[in-house]
Amino acid sequence: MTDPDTLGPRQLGVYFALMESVSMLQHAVEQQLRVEGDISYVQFQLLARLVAANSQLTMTQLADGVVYSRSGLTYQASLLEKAGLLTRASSPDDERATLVGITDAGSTLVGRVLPGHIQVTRRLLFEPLSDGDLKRLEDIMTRVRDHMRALPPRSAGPRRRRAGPAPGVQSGPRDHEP
Amino acid sequence: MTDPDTLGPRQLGVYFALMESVSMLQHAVEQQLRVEGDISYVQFQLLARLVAANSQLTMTQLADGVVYSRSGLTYQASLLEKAGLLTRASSPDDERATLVGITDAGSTLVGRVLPGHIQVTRRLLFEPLSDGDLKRLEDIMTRVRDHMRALPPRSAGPRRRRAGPAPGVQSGPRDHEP
DNA sequence: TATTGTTATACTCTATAACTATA
DNA sequence: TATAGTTATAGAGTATAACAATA
Repeated sequence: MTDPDTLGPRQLGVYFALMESVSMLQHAVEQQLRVEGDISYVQFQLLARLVAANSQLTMTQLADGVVYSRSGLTYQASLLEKAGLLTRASSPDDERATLVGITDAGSTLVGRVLPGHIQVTRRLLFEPLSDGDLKRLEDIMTRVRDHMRALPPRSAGPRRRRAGPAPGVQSGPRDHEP
Repeated sequence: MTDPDTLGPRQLGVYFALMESVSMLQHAVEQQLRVEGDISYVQFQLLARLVAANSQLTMTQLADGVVYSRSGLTYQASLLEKAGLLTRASSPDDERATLVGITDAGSTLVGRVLPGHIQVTRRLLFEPLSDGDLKRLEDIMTRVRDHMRALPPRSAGPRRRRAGPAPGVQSGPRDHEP
């Protein structure tokens, strides 16, 4: 029972509705942030996290859940630093660590962009939901998130490259594999 | 009442839980598709849609909901065509239109990749949900999706560029503005 | 030796604008 | 004139690997 290779029609419906809804929401939110603050959603998340923390964070702390590679964060942080929205300084406690703090300009930007951000989520996501829906959705999605956070980070073996039939779907020749 | 610039704590919780959950789910799914089929999620969606349609689709039909620019679809379609996963031919009915069809290799790839895809969503998303949760979530997210689909496509004025205080957060000089 | 973060590099993907061809 | 699609181009973003410095 419950074939692991199959989803019931209800599960399929949930999966597609969820992915499509969030895709549209992400797209709308990205646009709003770009128009009103000239930042991406990732950049907004980083700044918002610093505002919420109300203190400096290390790069590792800042990355958690927002970005999936160290270099990705360094890239974004250096852009935001260049734009004067945050500061970086090496930690006195641990000279390896970098402490990231938000600047006044950074806080101001978050404050300027947040109302529009909220309006978009309200209009797209919350408008059709009753208080009961909201309560149920909170219960469910909180549970899902905590479940996902707790999962082991999917396999440890080598990735990429696989002996499948298809020749691979990439643009160029792509034959370097260092 | 209900200040449009504010979200209640429950709404904030829903918003964050939803965005973070789907972000993790997307990441996991992208990895699985890359490892098992060497395709991206967008590419998977395009192929899956062709399988589901069980007939040829025009580029416009195929794009709907998956991709937000015409050229983006042309790009992906040309990759998939090059990889032998789909075909393109101009429509006899309307010579402007391109009919896209899936190849045997394309169908095979979807079939090969789908079980793992389902296992990932099952493990990450559905594992912690009861039948009741599932029913409620379907009801809610279907409503949200239909609501979003029905919304007018957010403003028509010119976009990008804005006279905000921040100097903008980009990498290079970026001073060409055609 | 393990951990924190940065850099170099390569590549994927997306979007805008200009263009072609058909309706 | 409007619509379907492609092409050229630019640049944003991401990930891997090699690296440096500190614990």
